[in-house]
Amino acid sequence: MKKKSDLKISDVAKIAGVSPATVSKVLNNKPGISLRLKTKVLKVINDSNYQPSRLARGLASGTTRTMALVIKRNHPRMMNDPFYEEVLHGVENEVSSAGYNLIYKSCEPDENNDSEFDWKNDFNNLYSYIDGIFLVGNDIPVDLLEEVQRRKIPAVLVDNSVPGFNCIMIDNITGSKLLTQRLIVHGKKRIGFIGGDPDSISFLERYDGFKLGHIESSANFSSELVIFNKGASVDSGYQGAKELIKKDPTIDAIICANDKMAVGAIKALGELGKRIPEDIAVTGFDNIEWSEHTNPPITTVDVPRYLIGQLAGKRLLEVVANPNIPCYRIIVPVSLVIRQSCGTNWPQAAK
Amino acid sequence: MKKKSDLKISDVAKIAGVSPATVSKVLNNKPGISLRLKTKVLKVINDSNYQPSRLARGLASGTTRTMALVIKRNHPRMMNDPFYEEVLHGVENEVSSAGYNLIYKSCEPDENNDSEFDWKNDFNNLYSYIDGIFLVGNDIPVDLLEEVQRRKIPAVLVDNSVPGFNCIMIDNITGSKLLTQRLIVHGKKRIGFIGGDPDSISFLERYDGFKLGHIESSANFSSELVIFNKGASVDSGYQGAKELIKKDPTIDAIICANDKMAVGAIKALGELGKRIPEDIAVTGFDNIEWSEHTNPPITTVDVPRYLIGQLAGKRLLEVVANPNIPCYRIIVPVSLVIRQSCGTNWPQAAK
DNA sequence: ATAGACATAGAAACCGATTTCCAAAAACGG
DNA sequence: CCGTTTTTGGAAATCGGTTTCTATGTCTAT
Repeated sequence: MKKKSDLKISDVAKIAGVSPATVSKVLNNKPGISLRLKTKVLKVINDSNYQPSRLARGLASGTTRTMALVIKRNHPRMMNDPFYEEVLHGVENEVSSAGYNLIYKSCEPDENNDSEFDWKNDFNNLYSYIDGIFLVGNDIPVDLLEEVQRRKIPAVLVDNSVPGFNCIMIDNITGSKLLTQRLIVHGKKRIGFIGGDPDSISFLERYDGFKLGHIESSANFSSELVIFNKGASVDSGYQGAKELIKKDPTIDAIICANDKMAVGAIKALGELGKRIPEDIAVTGFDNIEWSEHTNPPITTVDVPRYLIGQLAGKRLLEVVANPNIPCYRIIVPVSLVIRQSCGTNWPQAAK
Repeated sequence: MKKKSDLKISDVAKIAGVSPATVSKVLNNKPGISLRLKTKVLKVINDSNYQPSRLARGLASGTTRTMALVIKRNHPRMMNDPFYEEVLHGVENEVSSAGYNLIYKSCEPDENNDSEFDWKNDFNNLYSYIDGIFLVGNDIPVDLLEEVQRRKIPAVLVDNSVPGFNCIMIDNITGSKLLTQRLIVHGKKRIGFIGGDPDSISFLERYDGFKLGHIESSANFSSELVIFNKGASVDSGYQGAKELIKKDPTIDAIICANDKMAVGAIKALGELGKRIPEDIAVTGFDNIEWSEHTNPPITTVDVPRYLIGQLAGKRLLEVVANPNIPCYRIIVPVSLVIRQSCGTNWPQAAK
């Protein structure tokens, strides 16, 4: 079952009339080779289109030039939110241009009992294979985090925040705060909040921003108008909005923790005969493509997903190159996207 | 820079009191080991939590237990269509449970001249690393295809169809044909078609289905009502619909080659004062989540994306295990999803 | 009891690189 | 011109497995 590689280092050495050791040193820019030999060897390498075997290289040097990106998936159908897809793309681009390969891996502890063992086994397989790991999302299993830390695998968490790890986070708080303040400044008195899944760090931070927005605008904030329900889907928003209106028909704005829930909320409010934004303002978060095409288009917060991936990539490369640098969190700024769902006629807020 | 692996095969051998060769044979289920020794060695392996190094294994055996999945990306922001994300997930699940790792790789020849060399170099790096490759989408560069074939790397094309390769394709023709016939049966006389990007094999097949639907229903089909424009976005549909109405105001249905264009078409028609479906029926293709929440919800064709990924995974595993089996195309069936945008009151078509 | 067939375990070569370390050559200084 | 230091190139060990091939030990048949 041997795969015959076109050319190996000893062949190149023979052609160039030098030893394999010399070729290796040239390949890796190691000192101690005269310019004369170096150019000679380089010429042979170029002419022969030689590619060193990553496997052999990894085995000998202890570094694989490969990273892994892990996402937890709960169901066969992925979340339609393209968030992680763009992050993935950003990460891949970044590590790829540094000469690394990226292994994509999903961990999804099924409901059956024995499967947990399965994915752990899977990961044991992985560890000997990678130089670093991206852990994406805030639902990465704790035991995976511990394992990574125990094995001292360079790691970067994306869209998650855990002490002791390098993290890339969105500035959820500021985004949500700005949104809230903007609504308050423009006269909204009773603002509801639909938060989605309370297990999500991002959603909780968006809730924090909601509270801060009230406080900094010296508005009183009542936690009665806050709903956290399972999921973060269109339906969560739909149900949430109906519930809020039932609780308090005088509500004049709803902040949703993501755009999909805003879509659902708009649908529900439409059915209840409310006009948006005249009767009720609605906002979202994430700026997915969809939010631009609803009726009315949704005011939301843009999240630079691709950039997040790039930053995560850069960061992990740094950590791999220097495993002992202290870790920190990177908070990526977001920006408001004002559309009609919160009232068009308002002046654009200063940035 | 050595990574000290917790345990190596020689350690296991020493503990078990056998030779490394024996341990290797046990690991790989090779014949010629007595049951007594086998169980003894297995016990040591389990107790010690030993994991063989993939690198060393790959180097010695010539098989890496790693596959690559390649997608071409044209811009930093990915297509929001979650199509490929779900396919990716299906593929990963399938190969992962067979013990393979999956490398995710995007190839995007930038506009600058030297970059083409860059990605080719990237791929040279890859070839020595993988047992097989998935090529996803119909815009994979021809020279990449040729390179893969020349090197005899086991490959499966997804959502693409090229002679000489194993392919997984959606049954675009049937889906589009059923949609067309349904419209005709229910009295639509002048049906327009918005086709998106004519470089896409999928879109061309959907157009073929559109033509076949007319022919098999003995309706006359006029190519004047067919528009192919660059892109396949909401805006393509928007522009396309306006153009079609301008060409022929009596048009009574528009078939869009995907859901996003249908969203755009609905928007345009709304602006023109047309009622959907009373004045004009609109249909899409793909059944993205969005299509369920438009007003009216879009009649479309469901594409089993996750399944496609799984099938691709299975197929490549087969090919890797037996490189000389003849190649063929797999056509994955699709199903109509009838919603209001084509008229609710119609009876559901037989499947 | 013994020759021949067969099953089993391990020694050693190998996969394709990197890295250490030593010897030869070149450069240098007086 | 010779001894000393510095450069330079390569031989050999190594990374952690797999695989071949041989030397045993075991089993059967006569």
